[in-house]
Amino acid sequence: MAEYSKKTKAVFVVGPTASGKTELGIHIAKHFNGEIVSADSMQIYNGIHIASAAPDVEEMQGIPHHLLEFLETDDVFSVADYVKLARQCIADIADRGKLPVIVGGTGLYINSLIDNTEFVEEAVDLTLRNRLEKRFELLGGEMMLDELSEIDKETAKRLHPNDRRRIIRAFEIYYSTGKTVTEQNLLSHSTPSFVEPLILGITFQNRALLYERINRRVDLMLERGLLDEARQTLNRVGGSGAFQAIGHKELYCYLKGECSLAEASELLKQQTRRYAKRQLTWFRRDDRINWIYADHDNPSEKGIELVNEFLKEE
RNA sequence: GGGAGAGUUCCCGAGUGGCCAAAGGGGGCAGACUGUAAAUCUGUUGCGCUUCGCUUCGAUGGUUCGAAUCCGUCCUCUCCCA
Repeated sequence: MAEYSKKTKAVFVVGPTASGKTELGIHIAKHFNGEIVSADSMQIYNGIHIASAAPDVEEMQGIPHHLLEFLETDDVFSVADYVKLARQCIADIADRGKLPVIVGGTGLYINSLIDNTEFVEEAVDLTLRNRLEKRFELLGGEMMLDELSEIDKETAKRLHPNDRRRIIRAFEIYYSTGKTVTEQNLLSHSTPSFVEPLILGITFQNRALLYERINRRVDLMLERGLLDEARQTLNRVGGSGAFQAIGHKELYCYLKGECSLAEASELLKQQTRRYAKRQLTWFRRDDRINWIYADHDNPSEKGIELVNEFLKEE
Protein backbone atom coordinates (compact mmCIF):
# COMPACT_ATOMS: atom_id res chain seq x y z
CA MET A 1 0.00 0.00 0.00
CA ALA A 2 1.34 3.38 -0.97
CA GLU A 3 2.05 5.93 1.65
CA TYR A 4 -0.10 9.00 1.69
CA SER A 5 0.71 12.34 3.10
CA LYS A 6 -2.92 13.23 2.69
CA LYS A 7 -5.85 11.43 4.23
CA THR A 8 -8.12 9.32 2.10
CA LYS A 9 -11.33 11.08 1.23
CA ALA A 10 -14.34 8.90 1.75
CA VAL A 11 -18.05 9.48 1.70
CA PHE A 12 -20.23 7.96 4.39
CA VAL A 13 -23.94 7.49 4.00
CA VAL A 14 -25.63 6.88 7.33
CA GLY A 15 -29.12 7.04 8.81
CA PRO A 16 -31.92 4.90 10.11
CA THR A 17 -33.14 1.77 8.43
CA ALA A 18 -35.39 2.25 5.39
CA SER A 19 -34.32 5.83 4.87
CA GLY A 20 -32.86 5.23 1.42
CA LYS A 21 -29.16 4.87 2.19
CA THR A 22 -28.56 2.08 -0.29
CA GLU A 23 -30.09 4.05 -3.12
CA LEU A 24 -28.22 7.24 -2.31
CA GLY A 25 -24.96 5.38 -1.90
CA ILE A 26 -25.25 3.75 -5.32
CA HIS A 27 -26.27 7.03 -6.86
CA ILE A 28 -23.18 8.73 -5.48
CA ALA A 29 -20.90 5.85 -6.42
CA LYS A 30 -22.19 5.93 -9.98
CA HIS A 31 -21.77 9.65 -10.25
CA PHE A 32 -18.27 9.85 -8.78
CA ASN A 33 -16.72 6.60 -9.91
CA GLY A 34 -16.99 5.01 -6.51
CA GLU A 35 -17.24 1.62 -4.89
CA ILE A 36 -19.40 0.75 -1.96
CA VAL A 37 -18.34 -0.62 1.39
CA SER A 38 -21.18 -1.80 3.57
CA ALA A 39 -21.27 -0.73 7.20
CA ASP A 40 -24.08 -2.94 8.25
CA SER A 41 -23.72 -5.54 10.98
CA MET A 42 -26.37 -7.79 9.45
CA GLN A 43 -25.86 -7.49 5.71
CA ILE A 44 -22.48 -9.11 6.23
CA TYR A 45 -24.28 -12.42 6.76
CA ASN A 46 -25.61 -14.91 4.30
CA GLY A 47 -29.07 -16.32 4.80
CA ILE A 48 -30.85 -13.15 5.81
CA HIS A 49 -30.82 -11.43 2.45
CA ILE A 50 -34.41 -10.23 2.47
CA ALA A 51 -34.56 -9.49 6.19
CA SER A 52 -31.39 -7.41 6.17
CA ALA A 53 -32.49 -5.55 3.04
CA ALA A 54 -29.18 -6.31 1.37
CA PRO A 55 -29.12 -4.90 -2.14
CA ASP A 56 -29.83 -7.20 -5.09
CA VAL A 57 -27.49 -7.43 -8.04
CA GLU A 58 -29.84 -5.31 -10.18
CA GLU A 59 -29.99 -2.67 -7.49
CA MET A 60 -26.21 -2.44 -7.40
CA GLN A 61 -26.19 -1.28 -11.03
CA GLY A 62 -22.76 -2.66 -11.64
CA ILE A 63 -21.18 -0.81 -8.75
CA PRO A 64 -18.75 -3.03 -6.83
CA HIS A 65 -19.94 -3.74 -3.29
CA HIS A 66 -17.73 -4.91 -0.45
CA LEU A 67 -18.30 -6.60 2.89
CA LEU A 68 -21.71 -7.88 1.90
CA GLU A 69 -23.03 -11.34 2.71
CA PHE A 70 -19.66 -12.98 3.16
CA LEU A 71 -20.25 -14.71 6.50
CA GLU A 72 -22.37 -17.70 7.47
CA THR A 73 -25.11 -17.20 10.02
CA ASP A 74 -23.20 -18.75 12.88
CA ASP A 75 -19.87 -17.06 12.19
CA VAL A 76 -18.62 -14.86 14.99
CA PHE A 77 -17.80 -11.31 14.04
CA SER A 78 -17.13 -8.08 15.83
CA VAL A 79 -16.55 -4.36 15.41
CA ALA A 80 -12.83 -4.94 15.63
CA ASP A 81 -13.01 -7.34 12.69
CA TYR A 82 -15.15 -4.92 10.80
CA VAL A 83 -12.83 -1.97 11.20
CA LYS A 84 -9.88 -4.05 10.06
CA LEU A 85 -11.65 -5.27 6.93
CA ALA A 86 -13.28 -1.98 6.07
CA ARG A 87 -10.08 -0.06 6.45
CA GLN A 88 -8.44 -2.41 3.97
CA CYS A 89 -11.34 -2.09 1.56
CA ILE A 90 -11.20 1.68 1.66
CA ALA A 91 -7.46 1.72 1.09
CA ASP A 92 -7.79 -0.64 -1.87
CA ILE A 93 -10.55 1.37 -3.45
CA ALA A 94 -8.57 4.57 -3.08
CA ASP A 95 -5.53 2.84 -4.55
CA ARG A 96 -7.59 2.01 -7.60
CA GLY A 97 -8.27 5.70 -7.91
CA LYS A 98 -11.91 5.34 -6.97
CA LEU A 99 -14.06 6.99 -4.34
CA PRO A 100 -14.88 4.88 -1.30
CA VAL A 101 -18.54 5.20 -0.36
CA ILE A 102 -19.36 3.63 2.97
CA VAL A 103 -23.03 2.89 3.39
CA GLY A 104 -24.72 1.53 6.46
CA GLY A 105 -26.70 2.01 9.61
CA THR A 106 -24.56 0.36 12.25
CA GLY A 107 -23.44 3.38 14.23
CA LEU A 108 -20.75 1.65 16.22
CA TYR A 109 -19.12 0.25 13.09
CA ILE A 110 -19.21 3.57 11.32
CA ASN A 111 -17.87 5.65 14.18
CA SER A 112 -15.15 3.16 14.94
CA LEU A 113 -14.09 3.29 11.34
CA ILE A 114 -14.18 7.06 11.01
CA ASP A 115 -12.48 7.69 14.33
CA ASN A 116 -10.04 4.85 13.81
CA THR A 117 -10.82 3.22 17.12
CA GLU A 118 -8.17 0.68 18.03
CA PHE A 119 -9.63 -2.20 19.92
CA VAL A 120 -7.96 -4.45 22.41
CA GLU A 121 -5.56 -6.87 20.70
CA GLU A 122 -6.54 -9.85 22.80
CA ALA A 123 -9.38 -11.97 21.52
CA VAL A 124 -12.38 -12.50 23.73
CA ASP A 125 -11.68 -15.19 26.31
CA LEU A 126 -14.89 -17.14 26.64
CA THR A 127 -13.74 -19.02 29.71
CA LEU A 128 -13.04 -15.76 31.45
CA ARG A 129 -16.35 -14.35 30.28
CA ASN A 130 -18.20 -17.34 31.65
CA ARG A 131 -16.47 -16.99 34.97
CA LEU A 132 -17.44 -13.34 35.13
CA GLU A 133 -21.00 -14.12 34.15
CA LYS A 134 -21.26 -16.54 37.04
CA ARG A 135 -19.72 -14.05 39.37
CA PHE A 136 -22.19 -11.41 38.27
CA GLU A 137 -25.00 -13.87 38.86
CA LEU A 138 -23.72 -14.41 42.36
CA LEU A 139 -22.89 -10.86 43.40
CA GLY A 140 -25.26 -8.72 41.40
CA GLY A 141 -24.53 -5.49 39.63
CA GLU A 142 -24.04 -3.25 42.64
CA MET A 143 -21.32 -5.38 44.14
CA MET A 144 -19.67 -5.96 40.79
CA LEU A 145 -19.49 -2.21 40.35
CA ASP A 146 -18.00 -1.87 43.81
CA GLU A 147 -15.29 -4.28 42.80
CA LEU A 148 -14.81 -2.52 39.50
CA SER A 149 -14.38 0.83 41.18
CA GLU A 150 -11.30 -0.51 42.89
CA ILE A 151 -9.56 -0.92 39.57
CA ASP A 152 -11.38 1.69 37.47
CA LYS A 153 -13.32 4.24 39.40
CA GLU A 154 -14.43 6.29 36.41
CA THR A 155 -15.93 3.41 34.51
CA ALA A 156 -17.62 2.05 37.61
CA LYS A 157 -19.21 5.43 38.14
CA ARG A 158 -20.40 5.64 34.57
CA LEU A 159 -21.94 2.18 34.33
CA HIS A 160 -25.40 1.30 35.59
CA PRO A 161 -25.62 -1.76 37.85
CA ASN A 162 -27.94 -3.41 35.34
CA ASP A 163 -25.51 -2.92 32.52
CA ARG A 164 -24.23 -6.41 32.87
CA ARG A 165 -22.51 -6.70 29.52
CA ARG A 166 -20.40 -3.60 29.96
CA ILE A 167 -19.53 -4.38 33.55
CA ILE A 168 -18.35 -7.81 32.55
CA ARG A 169 -16.44 -6.46 29.57
CA ALA A 170 -14.70 -3.95 31.82
CA PHE A 171 -13.35 -6.80 33.94
CA GLU A 172 -12.54 -8.81 30.84
CA ILE A 173 -10.42 -6.05 29.42
CA TYR A 174 -8.65 -5.56 32.70
CA TYR A 175 -7.91 -9.23 33.28
CA SER A 176 -6.77 -9.95 29.75
CA THR A 177 -4.79 -6.81 29.05
CA GLY A 178 -3.97 -5.31 32.42
CA LYS A 179 -5.49 -2.05 31.22
CA THR A 180 -8.62 -0.47 32.56
CA VAL A 181 -11.41 0.55 30.25
CA THR A 182 -10.59 4.17 30.95
CA GLU A 183 -6.98 3.63 29.90
CA GLN A 184 -7.96 1.55 26.92
CA ASN A 185 -10.45 4.13 25.70
CA LEU A 186 -7.76 6.77 25.73
CA LEU A 187 -5.28 4.53 23.92
CA SER A 188 -7.88 3.54 21.37
CA HIS A 189 -7.74 6.93 19.76
CA SER A 190 -4.04 7.54 19.81
CA THR A 191 -3.67 7.12 16.04
CA PRO A 192 -5.47 9.72 13.98
CA SER A 193 -7.92 8.52 11.41
CA PHE A 194 -6.67 7.79 7.92
CA VAL A 195 -9.88 8.98 6.33
CA GLU A 196 -11.19 12.40 5.72
CA PRO A 197 -14.88 11.74 5.90
CA LEU A 198 -17.85 13.45 4.43
CA ILE A 199 -20.75 12.11 6.40
CA LEU A 200 -24.16 12.27 4.83
CA GLY A 201 -27.05 11.41 7.11
CA ILE A 202 -30.49 10.73 5.74
CA THR A 203 -33.39 11.42 8.03
CA PHE A 204 -36.92 12.75 8.05
CA GLN A 205 -38.16 15.93 9.59
CA ASN A 206 -41.42 14.11 10.18
CA ARG A 207 -40.73 10.82 11.85
CA ALA A 208 -44.15 9.45 10.98
CA LEU A 209 -43.05 9.42 7.34
CA LEU A 210 -40.04 7.27 8.17
CA TYR A 211 -42.27 4.91 10.10
CA GLU A 212 -44.62 4.66 7.14
CA ARG A 213 -41.70 3.75 4.92
CA ILE A 214 -40.66 1.07 7.38
CA ASN A 215 -44.15 -0.40 7.46
CA ARG A 216 -44.31 -0.46 3.70
CA ARG A 217 -40.91 -2.05 3.39
CA VAL A 218 -41.86 -4.85 5.76
CA ASP A 219 -44.93 -5.59 3.63
CA LEU A 220 -42.67 -5.63 0.60
CA MET A 221 -40.27 -8.03 2.28
CA LEU A 222 -43.14 -10.37 3.02
CA GLU A 223 -44.21 -10.22 -0.61
CA ARG A 224 -40.69 -11.08 -1.65
CA GLY A 225 -40.62 -14.24 0.41
CA LEU A 226 -39.47 -13.24 3.85
CA LEU A 227 -41.55 -16.05 5.35
CA ASP A 228 -39.69 -18.69 3.35
CA GLU A 229 -36.40 -17.15 4.32
CA ALA A 230 -37.41 -17.13 7.98
CA ARG A 231 -38.52 -20.74 7.77
CA GLN A 232 -34.94 -21.67 6.90
CA THR A 233 -33.65 -20.32 10.19
CA LEU A 234 -36.59 -21.37 12.36
CA ASN A 235 -34.84 -24.24 14.08
CA ARG A 236 -31.37 -22.81 14.29
CA VAL A 237 -29.99 -22.10 17.69
CA GLY A 238 -27.68 -19.30 18.56
CA GLY A 239 -27.56 -16.05 20.35
CA SER A 240 -25.32 -13.70 18.48
CA GLY A 241 -24.53 -12.43 15.02
CA ALA A 242 -27.18 -13.06 12.40
CA PHE A 243 -29.50 -14.50 15.01
CA GLN A 244 -30.01 -11.07 16.42
CA ALA A 245 -31.30 -9.67 13.17
CA ILE A 246 -34.74 -8.21 13.05
CA GLY A 247 -36.78 -9.96 10.42
CA HIS A 248 -36.91 -13.67 11.13
CA LYS A 249 -37.42 -14.10 14.82
CA GLU A 250 -40.48 -11.86 14.76
CA LEU A 251 -42.14 -14.25 12.32
CA TYR A 252 -41.45 -17.45 14.21
CA CYS A 253 -44.61 -17.23 16.28
CA TYR A 254 -46.61 -17.30 13.05
CA LEU A 255 -44.51 -20.09 11.53
CA LYS A 256 -45.10 -22.13 14.65
CA GLY A 257 -48.82 -21.43 14.50
CA GLU A 258 -48.86 -19.44 17.70
CA CYS A 259 -50.03 -16.13 16.30
CA SER A 260 -51.56 -14.70 13.17
CA LEU A 261 -49.58 -13.38 10.27
CA ALA A 262 -51.02 -9.93 10.93
CA GLU A 263 -49.71 -10.03 14.49
CA ALA A 264 -46.31 -11.24 13.43
CA SER A 265 -45.94 -8.63 10.75
CA GLU A 266 -47.07 -5.86 13.12
CA LEU A 267 -44.45 -7.02 15.61
CA LEU A 268 -41.82 -6.98 12.91
CA LYS A 269 -42.78 -3.46 11.89
CA GLN A 270 -42.72 -2.30 15.47
CA GLN A 271 -39.31 -3.78 16.17
CA THR A 272 -37.97 -2.20 13.03
CA ARG A 273 -39.37 1.20 13.98
CA ARG A 274 -37.78 0.96 17.40
CA TYR A 275 -34.48 0.06 15.82
CA ALA A 276 -34.70 3.08 13.54
CA LYS A 277 -35.29 5.27 16.56
CA ARG A 278 -32.20 3.91 18.29
CA GLN A 279 -30.19 4.57 15.17
CA LEU A 280 -31.42 8.15 15.14
CA THR A 281 -30.38 8.57 18.76
CA TRP A 282 -26.94 7.32 17.90
CA PHE A 283 -26.38 9.51 14.87
CA ARG A 284 -28.03 12.63 16.27
CA ARG A 285 -25.19 13.37 18.62
CA ASP A 286 -22.61 13.46 15.82
CA ASP A 287 -22.37 17.04 14.65
CA ARG A 288 -20.12 16.12 11.75
CA ILE A 289 -23.09 14.70 9.93
CA ASN A 290 -24.57 16.65 7.03
CA TRP A 291 -28.24 15.91 7.34
CA ILE A 292 -30.38 15.36 4.32
CA TYR A 293 -34.09 15.48 5.03
CA ALA A 294 -35.73 12.99 2.74
CA ASP A 295 -39.11 14.64 3.22
CA HIS A 296 -37.81 18.05 2.15
CA ASP A 297 -34.64 17.68 0.15
CA ASN A 298 -34.07 15.67 -2.95
CA PRO A 299 -31.55 13.22 -1.49
CA SER A 300 -29.84 12.46 -4.80
CA GLU A 301 -29.36 16.09 -5.76
CA LYS A 302 -28.35 17.22 -2.32
CA GLY A 303 -25.99 14.29 -1.97
CA ILE A 304 -24.24 14.99 -5.27
CA GLU A 305 -23.99 18.63 -4.36
CA LEU A 306 -22.38 17.94 -1.01
CA VAL A 307 -19.96 15.38 -2.42
CA ASN A 308 -18.98 17.80 -5.17
CA GLU A 309 -18.03 20.46 -2.66
CA PHE A 310 -16.21 17.92 -0.56
CA LEU A 311 -14.10 16.65 -3.42
CA LYS A 312 -13.25 20.15 -4.54
CA GLU A 313 -11.67 21.03 -1.21
CA GLU A 314 -7.99 20.42 -0.97
C1' G B 1 -86.14 -14.25 28.38
C1' G B 2 -83.28 -16.48 32.89
C1' G B 3 -78.21 -17.02 35.20
C1' A B 4 -72.67 -15.77 35.95
C1' G B 5 -69.13 -12.15 35.13
C1' A B 6 -66.53 -7.86 33.12
C1' G B 7 -65.79 -2.48 31.89
C1' U B 8 -59.02 1.03 35.11
C1' U B 9 -54.73 5.94 32.58
C1' C B 10 -52.20 4.92 24.60
C1' C B 11 -52.67 -0.90 25.10
C1' C B 12 -52.57 -5.27 28.33
C1' G B 13 -53.30 -5.67 33.38
C1' A B 14 -53.03 -5.14 39.19
C1' G B 15 -55.72 -2.53 42.59
C1' U B 16 -61.93 -3.76 46.77
C1' G B 17 -62.90 2.73 51.48
C1' G B 18 -57.82 6.94 52.95
C1' C B 19 -50.61 5.59 52.30
C1' C B 20 -53.90 5.91 44.43
C1' A B 21 -52.47 9.92 39.36
C1' A B 22 -53.29 4.50 40.58
C1' A B 23 -48.32 -1.87 40.84
C1' G B 24 -46.30 -4.51 36.69
C1' G B 25 -45.64 -5.24 31.51
C1' G B 26 -46.08 -3.37 26.45
C1' G B 27 -45.92 0.85 23.38
C1' G B 28 -44.45 6.12 22.83
C1' C B 29 -40.68 9.74 23.83
C1' A B 30 -35.63 10.84 25.44
C1' G B 31 -30.67 9.21 26.62
C1' A B 32 -26.38 5.85 26.71
C1' C B 33 -23.24 2.85 23.84
C1' U B 34 -15.05 1.13 22.52
C1' G B 35 -14.91 -7.10 20.31
C1' U B 36 -22.95 -9.81 21.07
C1' A B 37 -24.44 -3.32 18.44
C1' A B 38 -30.78 -5.01 13.94
C1' A B 39 -27.66 -6.31 20.36
C1' U B 40 -27.67 -4.33 25.29
C1' C B 41 -28.63 -0.76 29.21
C1' U B 42 -31.03 3.76 31.45
C1' G B 43 -34.70 7.63 32.26
C1' U B 44 -39.57 9.33 31.44
C1' U B 45 -44.79 8.75 30.31
C1' G B 46 -52.81 12.56 33.04
C1' C B 47 -52.65 18.28 33.12
C1' G B 48 -50.55 22.78 35.33
C1' C B 49 -44.54 25.95 37.00
C1' U B 50 -43.23 23.57 42.30
C1' U B 51 -43.36 22.13 48.18
C1' C B 52 -48.68 22.42 45.57
C1' G B 53 -53.16 22.50 42.75
C1' C B 54 -56.52 20.46 38.99
C1' U B 55 -58.99 16.55 36.05
C1' U B 56 -59.12 10.75 35.73
C1' C B 57 -60.60 4.37 36.83
C1' G B 58 -67.99 2.88 31.28
C1' A B 59 -72.27 6.76 32.51
C1' U B 60 -75.12 8.93 36.10
C1' G B 61 -77.22 9.54 41.02
C1' G B 62 -76.21 8.25 46.04
C1' U B 63 -73.71 6.55 50.96
C1' U B 64 -69.29 8.50 53.53
C1' C B 65 -65.14 13.32 56.71
C1' G B 66 -63.10 10.54 52.39
C1' A B 67 -64.73 6.11 46.75
C1' A B 68 -61.30 3.21 41.14
C1' U B 69 -62.89 0.53 45.46
C1' C B 70 -69.75 0.45 48.85
C1' C B 71 -75.23 1.10 47.04
C1' G B 72 -79.13 2.43 42.97
C1' U B 73 -80.07 3.13 37.89
C1' C B 74 -78.41 3.11 32.88
C1' C B 75 -75.03 1.79 28.73
C1' U B 76 -71.52 -1.76 26.55
C1' C B 77 -69.17 -6.54 26.37
C1' U B 78 -68.22 -11.89 27.54
C1' C B 79 -70.07 -16.41 29.04
C1' C B 80 -73.89 -20.19 30.65
C1' C B 81 -79.14 -21.80 30.35
C1' A B 82 -83.12 -20.68 26.75
